[in-house]
This record gives sequence, structure tokens and C-alpha cells, in this order.
Amino acid sequence: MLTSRRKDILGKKFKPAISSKRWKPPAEEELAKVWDEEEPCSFNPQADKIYSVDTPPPYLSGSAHIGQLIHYTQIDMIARFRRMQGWEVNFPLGIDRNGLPVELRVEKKHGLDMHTTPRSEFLQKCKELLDKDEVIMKNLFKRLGIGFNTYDEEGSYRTDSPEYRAITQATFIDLWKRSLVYSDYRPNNWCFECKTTIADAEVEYAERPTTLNYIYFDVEGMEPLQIATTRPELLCACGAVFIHPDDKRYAGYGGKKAKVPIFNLEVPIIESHTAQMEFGTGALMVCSYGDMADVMAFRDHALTPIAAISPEGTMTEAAGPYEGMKSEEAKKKIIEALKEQEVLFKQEQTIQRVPLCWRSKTPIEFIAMDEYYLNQVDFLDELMRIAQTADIYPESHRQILIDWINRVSVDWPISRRRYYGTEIPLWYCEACKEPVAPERGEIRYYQPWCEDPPFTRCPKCGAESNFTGEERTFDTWMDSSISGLQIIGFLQDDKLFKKAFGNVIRPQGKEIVRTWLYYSLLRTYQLTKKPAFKEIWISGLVMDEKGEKMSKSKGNSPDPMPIIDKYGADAMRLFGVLEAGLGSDIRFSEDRLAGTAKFMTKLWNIARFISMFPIPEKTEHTSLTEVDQWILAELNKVIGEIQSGCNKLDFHRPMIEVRGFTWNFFADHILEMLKGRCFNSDDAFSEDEQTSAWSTLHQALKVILKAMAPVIPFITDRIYRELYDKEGIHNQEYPLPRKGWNSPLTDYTELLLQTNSGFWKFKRENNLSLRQGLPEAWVAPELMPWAKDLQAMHGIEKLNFTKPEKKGIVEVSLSESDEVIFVLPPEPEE
RNA sequence: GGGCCGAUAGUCUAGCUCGGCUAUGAUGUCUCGUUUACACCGAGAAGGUCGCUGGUUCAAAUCCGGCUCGGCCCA
Repeated sequence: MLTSRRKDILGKKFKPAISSKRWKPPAEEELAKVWDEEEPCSFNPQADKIYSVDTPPPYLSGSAHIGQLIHYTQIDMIARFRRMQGWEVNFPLGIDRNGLPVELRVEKKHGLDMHTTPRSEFLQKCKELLDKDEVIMKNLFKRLGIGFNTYDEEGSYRTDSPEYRAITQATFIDLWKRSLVYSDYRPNNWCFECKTTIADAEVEYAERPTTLNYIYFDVEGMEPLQIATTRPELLCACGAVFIHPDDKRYAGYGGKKAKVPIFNLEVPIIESHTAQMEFGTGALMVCSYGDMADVMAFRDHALTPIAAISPEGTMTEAAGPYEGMKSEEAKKKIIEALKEQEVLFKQEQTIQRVPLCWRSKTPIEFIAMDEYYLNQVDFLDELMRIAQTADIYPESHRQILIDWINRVSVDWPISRRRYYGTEIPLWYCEACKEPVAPERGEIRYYQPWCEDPPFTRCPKCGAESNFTGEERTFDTWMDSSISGLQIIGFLQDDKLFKKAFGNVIRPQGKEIVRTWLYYSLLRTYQLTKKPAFKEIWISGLVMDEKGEKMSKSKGNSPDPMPIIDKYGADAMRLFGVLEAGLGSDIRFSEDRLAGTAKFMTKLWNIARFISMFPIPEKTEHTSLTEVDQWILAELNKVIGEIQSGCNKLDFHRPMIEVRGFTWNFFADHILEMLKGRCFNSDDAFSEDEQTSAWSTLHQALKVILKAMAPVIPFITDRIYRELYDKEGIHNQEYPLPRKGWNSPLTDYTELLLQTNSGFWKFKRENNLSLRQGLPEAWVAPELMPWAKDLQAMHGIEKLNFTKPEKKGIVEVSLSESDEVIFVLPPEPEE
């Protein structure tokens, strides 16, 4: 007799509650709209347990490339994971808009020169372009499911907003009043193209062919010295000639004077270990300033610098007849003159390492001029202590930071002769030239180039009028280095700041450790005397298929949107974690991305299958069948194993584990095994046994979904909403191993899986359909608890646990095991 | 010139901290197969001198030295 309930179910024929047959990327877009409404990742600053994510504010430069986007999805996983762990996650959308690139793009786009365009007009054009780019960027972020607290203005920030700039300026005023900022006339990396000083961190190097010129320098009473140089135009700035003390060719020259041709300067000949005997003739001229080594040489030997090249790139008066010429032109003319005077005796081609501006890619020169410096060398000991004690994931990347701190030897030049940046809030008294900063306390945005000073009297000379505003702006790292303070209300919301400071994570790529991370630690320490971050997470780079860094200029970064549309955001995100462990570089490959996307289909189908069965009311764990307790115990083991990876914020191994479990164990073995019991179409099982199976599958599915939710937020949320909770998955608890979920049967899991394979192998080798029943079989006695489920799974009519004595029995050896099973083959059909 | 990181089947990758059965997983290749979710599938198979080379050890992908190649950074 069927109970009425069972009749109902049979009547319904187990229709899947999840009706859609396929999970497709457009479904993600629909869900993104729901999230837009519901804001499941919103932030409540009133909460106590606050965890803040100091995201890299993306710099807007048109569209993002795939590498950047994968990077953001990985950061988003951290935020989602921490939220599921119960933290109130502060993860605001921030956009970095300050800086040079937008200026160059506006120049190009509108065909104008920023130096001659009225400043306010130029800034307006920059803003317009940035606003356009921002829309593209935000759409990409939304499409990828980056769970910022909100995408609205309120709750987000831009580094060029008056509010953000006001904070940057306030932090500067603080440092200024504490005398940590000073002006100095020093050689600096100067970019002619950008017409600004740039920091060492912004210099990159390229190898270029050049000519090495061999020139005679007369030395009184001795043979002329032969000197090789690639920079003859700097002869007029020559300060010394270096020879190596061990160089026998020049024994006796040290301490004498050499005469610089054309300009007839007398310069000392100095013995120095920095001279390379193998290069050129072994004797080299030291000029102010040909390269970094020259800068060091002038400093070490207290030589008086002579500026040969002006900030405009023309020769100075020191160059005599060549004054006013472009340096390239002067170089040609000087070489001609040297030839005429027969002091140039040889020329050869060589490769030179040229320092370039990382933004404009044009060669830089060392040009001395007044710039503002922020004292950093006095803080290196403290920064080193922070670098050594911070929680850094992965541990191995700590070295990048330590190496950089060890290398810093001069202070940080922070002023820039740019326009689209935060203004340096200073005015100069025309009477006494004193620079004056606004008072501390009031936080507001100052624009000295178009604004009267917020004071009326010069504190030094007492003048009450005639102040000139500073025209320069800050290095953009001055802005972005305080993003971690800014997002927790520094100088704006003391209550939030107090609660949240000390629990901030800095996620970033390893290529900007020496800039963003280093400067953030420096500035935060200067302002608060504390480490900026509780955790520092440093990821590798995303490379193209050949292992080269992706960049727009190389043209090796495909347009991301079509790829996302094709494979889906979840697939992109999962790809990012499955490809490599935290800290390793990832190679992007569309083929492997396509493979990753298949998991979404598999997961969808698993859920669709399970959704056919009712979700039983609360079932006691102990009332589940032995087999079902074993299934949950296996799942529990996996959940236990992934904890260490998750806690190191490296989801690579955890996701491989969960994915493998889901596909190769749960789907292939468990669903196949429980199918019979779930449908129970021939009443081989009791009602309790059937309910137990339903309950187990739903419980397991829920755990799997939650474990993967931070990584693949779309599909997990969709399934969770359809089956379990309309509120969605993202504020559920992240699974932890459960104490009660264990089973002695896990000892025999391997044996069971091998036994399944044995039956499959038998049927395959005997050309039997997998559905074909078997009259009788013999398996290991340890598998007795699985008896009924095994029978249902393989269609075994009689299952035995002792050795068979009958004849006509086939022995099937199990792979990777000494065990065997025995099968009585079915009668061949006519 | 210096520093850091890497080198594991055709391709990508785990394991290396703390040495120990037959080296992980994916993808690709090949064979077979429609079974009450899934062919974007299932069942199987083949595929590796763990960069090279010395050393330590009963035992090395793993520890130590040297070398080669690649990447990144610095001078």
C-alpha cells in the first residue's frame, strides 16, 4: 500500500524545482541587477566587527585589461569570504583619477598643449574624459560581480574629489608643520615630455644603441688620457675624471689635473673603485649629471655641479657657444668640433641602458631644481620592523618589501609640475619669500593657483598682502598612499576610525610593492605611528599565454567584455584561482578558461537533479542512514582540509579540493549511488531511507554552494535563492568542519570507489550497458553497510560478502588495489 | 654587476617549509559508451630523466653547492 504522500510524489514524477536547463552567462547579468537593488554587500558602519579592504583604486586609462579584472575578482573573494565569516566588511568602490596619463590623453584627444591651455579649462577636459572612463570601469566591475558595498556615489570615493584631496592636503599640512617636508635643490629625475620631476620608483630602463666616443684629455707633463663617453654634450659639466686605482695603464695619473677639450676646464683625476677597467678605456669623465653614478660621484667627492642642460632640454650658459641648443643638436656640433680639433680619435657602437619615464617612455635626465621632499630616511627602521612583523600573504613576498626598504637612501620628492593632481597647499609671501601653509584643523580643499590664501598675514615678516599661490601638485602616490586611512574615516569620522583602524587588509599586485605598499606604510606610520595594515595580500601578475606581462602597448590583452559575455564572470573568477596559487603569476588562456566554464554547467546540473527532491524538514543527523552519515563525513573532511588555505587567503587549493569533491566524488559516485534510493520506484527502500537520502543531498549541496560562494558568487547565489533562501547566499556563514559529522565508514571510501569502478569495468569489458542488471556479485565484507545502495546502483540482484564457491563466476581485479570482486554474468539475451 | 622568484607529462599546475609507498589535479590526445541531472556528459587508457650537475642520506622533486635558461626588480 502506498501512503498518500508517496502517491503525491509519484504523481509529480519528481520535477526539478530548478526549471532552467542551462546556466548561461546572461543569467549573471539578471542577478547583477537584483544585487544592484538589494545590495547584499552593503556596509553598516555602526557594526562592531569591522573588516576593511583597501582595494587598489583602479587608475582610469580607457578600458581595463583582463589581468586587472582577474586581480579585482580575487580581491573580491577575500571580501566575500570575510563577510561570510561574520565580519562587517568595508569594501568601498574607489577610483584613482589623479595623475599624468589623463593629461596626456586629453592633449592627444583635443590636440592641445597643457602648458598653454588655461588651467581650469584643461582640468575640465580631464574630468570629462575620466567620467566617461569611469562608467566603463564600473560596468565591468558590476558585470564581474565585484561586491563593493555600493556602486552609488555615497559610500564610494574618487581620489580627485574635493573631499579626498582635502584629506591629502590635511595630511601634508600636518607633516609640513612637523617639519618633515623641506625644499632642496637637487638633481632629480626629470622628464622633458611630462615636464616634471619623477621619483626613482617611476623610472624604468631600456637598452638602446648609442655611440661611444673616445676623446683625448690633456694632462700636464704626461701622455693625454683617453676617455670614452656616450655623452660628449656634457663635457662642459665635467667635474672629474675617474680611473681605477688598480689600473696599471694610468699609474701616476691620480691627483693630477686633466683638461677638458673645447671648454678648457681643469678637472681633478680621481682614483675610484667605481671606475670599470673593462669599459671603454677604463678612464671615465664624471659630469653633472650624466647618470645615477655621476650623481653619486658628485656627492661622494663633494664636487661642484655645473648644470649643462636646462629643464626645457636646451643647453645652459655653461655650454658657452652651444647655449640654447637642444641637447641632441649640441651633441652633434660638439662631436664635429672634437673631430676638427683632432681630439676625437675613435667611435664605436655600443648598447646603453637608458632611464625612461614610466609614463611617457621618453628618456629622463638628472636636472637640479628646487623640489619638495618628504623625509623618509628617518623612518626606515620603523618601516623595516613593520615589514618584518606584518601578516603577509604569501609569506614569500615579504622579501620584496624588505629589499626595497633596504634600498631607500634618499628622501621622497613629492612635488610635481603637473595639473591634474592634488594641489600643494602653500602660498608664498612676496615680501620675504616664506612659504606658508594653512593652519591645521579645518579640513578643506585648497587650490592655491586660483584662490586667495586662508590667512591674511605672513607669520615671518608680517606682510598682510601679496601672496602667490603654489602652482605645483603632489606626486599621485601622496594621494593613493592614504587610501587605507581614507576608507575608514581618517580625519572625517573618528568613531569609525577608532573601531576600524588596525583591521585593514591591503590587497595588491607584487609589481607595486615598492610604490603603493611602501608609501602607504610610510605615510600611515608618519601620521599615526602605527602599521597601516593588519594583513597584506600580494598577488602575482597576470601574463599572456606566452608568459609576458599583459599591457595595452604590447597589444597582448584582449578586450575583456566579449570574453566575459562568452564564458561568464564566474568562469573568469574561478579561472583566476584554479590557475595558480597566491603570489604566482597567472597565464591567461582562453582555452583553459573555456574548460573552467564547464564546471558551472556541472554544478547547475547537480543542483537541478537534487532540486527534484523535496527538502525534508529538519532531519536529525543521527537518524540518517549509515551511508548518508558517511557522505556528510566525507564532505566534512574536505571542509576541514580547505580551512588552512582559506585562512591564508589563498583559494587555489581549496577550490581545487571542493571542485574535485563535487565533480569526481559527489556527482560521479554519490548521485549515482543515491539515485535509486531517491526515486525508490520499486519500493526497495523504506520511506525513512528515502527521506534520509533527500536530506543528505540537500545538506551537502548547501555546504558546497557556501564553500564556493566567494569565488563563484553568481551561480551559487542563484541556486541558493531558488532552493533555500530568497535572501541569497552571501550573508550566510562560511562552512566550518562540524564535530558530529564523522563516520567510521570513511576508512573504506577508497575500497568503495574502486568497487564501483570494478562493476563499471566489468560491464564495459563485457559490452553490457551500465543499466544492465547483474544476477549475483561478491564484494569485500567491509562494504556491508552500502549493500542496498550498491545493489540499486549497479542493479545487483543478490549481493554477497564472502568468497563465491559457484562456477562460472568472473573475477574482476580492482585497479590500484589488491582487492577483487566477483560477478556472475547475466544470461545473454537472445 | 647585484638581488629576488621560477623551471615538474603536449600545455598549465600541486607537492618542496619539516626528505619516505606507485609524484597531484586540470586541460589536450586516444578507446569505449546515451545510464531516471549533465555529451559543456560518463567509463577507461596512454603520456613524466621532477632544468642540468655534484654532494649529504638507507632514501632527494623536496636539503646543500655549482651551472644553464626564463621572468621581475635594482644599480
